[in-house]
Amino acid sequence: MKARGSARLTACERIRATVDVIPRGRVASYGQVAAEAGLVGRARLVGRALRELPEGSAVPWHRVVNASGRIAARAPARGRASEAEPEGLQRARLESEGVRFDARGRIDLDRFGWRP
DNA sequence: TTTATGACGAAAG
DNA sequence: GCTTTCGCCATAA
Repeated sequence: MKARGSARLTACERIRATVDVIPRGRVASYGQVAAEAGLVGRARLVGRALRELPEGSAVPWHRVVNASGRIAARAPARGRASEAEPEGLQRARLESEGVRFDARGRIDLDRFGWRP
């Protein structure tokens, strides 16, 4: 076993496990997930971890939003206008779970924010 | 094996 | 509300 067996999982691995624990109908901010994953101060790691996740992953990445309660701008403005995962998709998924959006597309973290 | 780059959100003013 | 800054990690060669 390598030293990286179990006591040294990559940050992305912990983030994946944490996001997978987010209950349905609730959303967590990147900082929230990072804090639960033991990576306080590395919220950006969560964003990168989600980017590395495969499409068929069972991780509810759509439940992760930024601290403003807005949809996590994944990579729609990266230059790929033909992206298969527009922001609308994430919003549709959250609405399907019962999460309500503000008229501007914002979520009330005070109401739907994940509280561990 | 090492080095270098890229890339992401949060916070503050 | 908007913009800029900071530092960290993983990947690739």
